[in-house]
Amino acid sequence: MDKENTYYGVKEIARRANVSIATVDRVLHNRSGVSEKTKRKINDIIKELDYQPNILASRLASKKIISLAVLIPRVSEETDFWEAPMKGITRADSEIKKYGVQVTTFYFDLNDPATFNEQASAILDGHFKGVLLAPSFIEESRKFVRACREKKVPFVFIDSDVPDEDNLCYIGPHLFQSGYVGAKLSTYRLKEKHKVAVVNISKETDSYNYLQIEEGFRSYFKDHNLPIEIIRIDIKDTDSLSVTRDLTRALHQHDDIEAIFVTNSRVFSVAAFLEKSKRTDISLIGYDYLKENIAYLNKELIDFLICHKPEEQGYRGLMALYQTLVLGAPVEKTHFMPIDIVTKENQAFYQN
Amino acid sequence: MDKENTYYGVKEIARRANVSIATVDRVLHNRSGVSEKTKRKINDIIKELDYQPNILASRLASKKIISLAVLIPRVSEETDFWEAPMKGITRADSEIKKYGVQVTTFYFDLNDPATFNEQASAILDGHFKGVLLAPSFIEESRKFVRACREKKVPFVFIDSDVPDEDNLCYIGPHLFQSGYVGAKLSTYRLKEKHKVAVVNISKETDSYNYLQIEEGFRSYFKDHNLPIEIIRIDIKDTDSLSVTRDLTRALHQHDDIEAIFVTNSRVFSVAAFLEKSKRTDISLIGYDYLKENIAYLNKELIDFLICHKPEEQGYRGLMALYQTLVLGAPVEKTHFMPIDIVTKENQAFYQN
DNA sequence: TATATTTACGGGTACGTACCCGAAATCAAA
DNA sequence: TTTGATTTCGGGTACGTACCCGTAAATATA
Repeated sequence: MDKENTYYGVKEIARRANVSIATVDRVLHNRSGVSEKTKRKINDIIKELDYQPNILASRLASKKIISLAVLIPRVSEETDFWEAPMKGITRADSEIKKYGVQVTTFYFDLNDPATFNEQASAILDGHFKGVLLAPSFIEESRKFVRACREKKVPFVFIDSDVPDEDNLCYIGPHLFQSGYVGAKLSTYRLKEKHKVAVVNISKETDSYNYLQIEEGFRSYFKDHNLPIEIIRIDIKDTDSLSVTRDLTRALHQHDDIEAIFVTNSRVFSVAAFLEKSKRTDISLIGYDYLKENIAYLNKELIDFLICHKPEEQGYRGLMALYQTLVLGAPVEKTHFMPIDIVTKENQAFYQN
Repeated sequence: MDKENTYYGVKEIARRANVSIATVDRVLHNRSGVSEKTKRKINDIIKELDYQPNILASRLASKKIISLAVLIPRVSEETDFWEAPMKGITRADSEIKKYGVQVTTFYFDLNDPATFNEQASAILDGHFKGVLLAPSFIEESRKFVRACREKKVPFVFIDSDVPDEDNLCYIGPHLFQSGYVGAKLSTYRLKEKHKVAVVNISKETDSYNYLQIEEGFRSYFKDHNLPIEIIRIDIKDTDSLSVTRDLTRALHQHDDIEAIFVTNSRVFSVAAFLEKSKRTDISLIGYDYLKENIAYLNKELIDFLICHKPEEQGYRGLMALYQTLVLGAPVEKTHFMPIDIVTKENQAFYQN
């Protein structure tokens, strides 16, 4: 019932090389103060024994902290969506800080890519060992993570993915499938007119994020041979005035729209518009368990909300970094979150 | 750059309770030798401080080994599929044995549920801390894992899932989707006759496993409105004579079958039959990167093989147990493996 | 050659927990 | 009261690695 003793550690290496443990340690961390000759001898023994350090002991003895950076949008008046991932991040932080992990969070403004760049370069300056980020701005994120890669700093994406970057992992929704689900829900109250709108309220109109969702959305109708016209509405300014203006125009142009699918959490602003303009006949589907959204869900202005467990995204994102950097354990490259459907009826029980 | 000291460990508990570390330790592991009074005092402080043990230090100091059991099919002459998961299991074992994990593997005969039961009860007798199993026989597995749950022994499924059991996680294919992919590949050479066969060569004809795959298979044709007749062929005996007999009869009855989809790795026996009976006109799709299957793939008797990274299943299955039991880190409940498509052209480069 | 400086290395302690061993305190039996 | 058994507890070491500090040896400078 006891551990076997076939494991060779620094002690055995030191014994074989006729040196002290301290010298072996110097070689292992290539610190100075070892002659070339003994260094070579020790390295040979390390290779011969295929020495694998005991990470548990290593972390325990180390006084160094592993500092991680988090780069996510600031909670703004417009949306408090990022409160949830932040909660998960905080929970993970409190769990792993006793193992020498320190988390610093940097916030950017979703309406201003420049703030993303500022914070990103701040992260690059403060030498962090790992980065968790929401790649809300694709090109800016690409630039940033390439710099990370050059510094050999692993990075994790949450909320949305950036394809073909060498990220440690992605934790978030399968965007295409999420759009697909959104489409199915959009047909829920469809009668005869057969027009649905897909609304993108965002500064970044052609983000990979959005394109994936829209593609999934359209695929549903194609796969099911539904002869439905899909109206795409882009709203570049996120304030409620712009939303009202653009939606008024669009609904004027297409007065027979039966359902609106909003591709992100700003569905509440569409709901507000529908409420004011008394268009409760239009079915509304959108994203995320925000207070405003839930309010409109309860008022039956929103029919369905799709949620991707944002708290868990934050939690698992940090834990993924912890697992590689501290525990040395492998991590799945992709963690797709559930695509949860929240309605007026089940919302009270939802675990965000 | 140094660890902060806000962490309260056993030392602090001991100090506050005016006892020694050893006594605190006794309470933590509810060993005997502590009076009720001090036990209560210590427990109060533990609760007050919300003490979380340092798992790294705990594992390092502990002389106890954590023994895990693995229950998978024996590599038989019929199929060497389980060599791959075994390789992954061995790899994981060699990585984690230095942290006090010991793995014992139990093998059962895929043709004999009784051997499963024997091995299962052997596992229940030898008190293991975690179990990794391939639930090839559903009902037998159900019985087994319920016994595990009662003993509070976590268990992990690989290769196929058993729904609604309280498993730590499942690591394997999305069976429905895998059948769906199989269906798509079955249409690859389809001409006009529009008949495909789905062949299940297994003792366990109605396994959850198989039903899921078949459901996915059928869904593809339904989703794409393909007016294709699907012939279901059950072959209960896995020897080549039975396969030949049953297939001969089936092909006689349906002489216009254009494609055959075999729902498991025994596709080579169908390939052998097609070769003998010179029916190279029939498209053949099946599972798993076995030597025999690859040979028939190269002979162009098999068109496609679908693979689910069996080696990784074994590896990740064990690592999942390691992560919960040793590292105390959370584990995703479901790890869907890739549904890889292997052809004659790409097989040489496939990473099983 | 004497002294200062640098290089190379070993001793030893710490990390937080587990657990062995011995000893004091309490209790039971005589 | 004495002896023995039992309960209750503390000291101290070990796990494998990191790293501080001191020192002998090698080298440089006078």
